[in-house]
Amino acid sequence: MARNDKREEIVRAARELIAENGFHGAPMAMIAERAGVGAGTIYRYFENKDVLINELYGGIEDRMNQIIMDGYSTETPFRGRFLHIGTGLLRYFIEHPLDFRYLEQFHNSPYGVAVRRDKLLGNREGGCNAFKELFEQGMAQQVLKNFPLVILFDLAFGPLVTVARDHILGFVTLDAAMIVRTVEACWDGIKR
Amino acid sequence: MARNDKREEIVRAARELIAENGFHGAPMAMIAERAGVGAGTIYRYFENKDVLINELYGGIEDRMNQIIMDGYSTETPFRGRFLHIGTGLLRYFIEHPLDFRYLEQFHNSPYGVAVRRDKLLGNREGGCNAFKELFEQGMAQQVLKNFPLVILFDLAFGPLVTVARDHILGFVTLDAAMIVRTVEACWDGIKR
DNA sequence: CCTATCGGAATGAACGTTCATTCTGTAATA
DNA sequence: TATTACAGAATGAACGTTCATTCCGATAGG
Repeated sequence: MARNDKREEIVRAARELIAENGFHGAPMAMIAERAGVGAGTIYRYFENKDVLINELYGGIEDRMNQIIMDGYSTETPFRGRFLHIGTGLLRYFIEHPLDFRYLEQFHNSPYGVAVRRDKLLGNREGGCNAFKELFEQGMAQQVLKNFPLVILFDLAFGPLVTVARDHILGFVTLDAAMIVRTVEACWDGIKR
Repeated sequence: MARNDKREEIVRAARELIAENGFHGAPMAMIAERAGVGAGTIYRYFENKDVLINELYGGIEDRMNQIIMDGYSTETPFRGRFLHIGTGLLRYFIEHPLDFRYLEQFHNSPYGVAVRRDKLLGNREGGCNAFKELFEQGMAQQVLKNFPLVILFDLAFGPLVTVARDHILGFVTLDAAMIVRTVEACWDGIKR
């Protein structure tokens, strides 16, 4: 196996296992086994488990942002822009349940809280600058309800995350139409 | 210390530690220490850690439902009823951050998913029968958007949970007025 | 009223297991 | 041959749980 293949296999195995079983259900030995490498080999590519976990997160975030932002134009009216981002996000979650599960694990852990804090304080480049811009402009132009930015985020994306989770857990099944209707409902929540 | 005091101390310590550090940051030895009892003593009151965790959850849920449902009347119009429940929930979260953190830990774990599944399948009495009734009636009377019940729940309460988390993490500060406005926005999301 | 006996509550050291990480000998590569 | 990469055994820390022992209040006997 080539050097890069090995690294990739480790990443893949770790992502799968953590998404399926959580951080504590994914011991390094198990990751190594699924990746088809020795336990010690992982440490040739990642300093320790924390580094591996954080790097995984970054990779998922990057890919997600790229897909969501594809075709996004600041020329579109607010509602259309919001629907673009919202449906893109929800679709991504549903089409990549492993990534979604991983992100949930990550956000509900000290790792994730730290990242979020950094983002809010501006110490870290957020992939969601587009949202921020959208919301700030929307409020300024009285299209959106006047709320602290954080609350607007929560109103808009809180339901999407929850809905995605329920879909992935099998509590409900979302088709393309239902995705759109759900995001439209979120828009109703934030629009003036 | 009387027998009941000891049990109560164990419950208190476990709730605090799990809320603060998660299930894996709250070893039995640490719980025992904070409760001021021996490690083995816990096992005189709870068969094992799982039982302790589930019993804690039940207690929190019961107290929460009691507070939220206080003053609730099925005579009130839909919007008023929703605001009652929504603001009650959000207030409870904010006033009992430890409980909120505990519930989050719980729901993002196999324990919580199992409970949720039971509730949806009707195998378990949900304290949220009031919500269910409210939403079903609301849809039947065309006051609410027509969605699968689960999605309606998510649209309504997803943002509340997210907002509460951000408040507790210090990312935003909600006063009484903001709580009401936030729940009103959730209503806008689900109303026709 | 004092002391001996008793039973369950409480204890914390010890156990077996699991984990992240390190170490070591071997194989591949140059 | 010298160097690097590797696998997997070894390591030690941390965990949930157990269990032989201690503690303590109640009761009985003198």
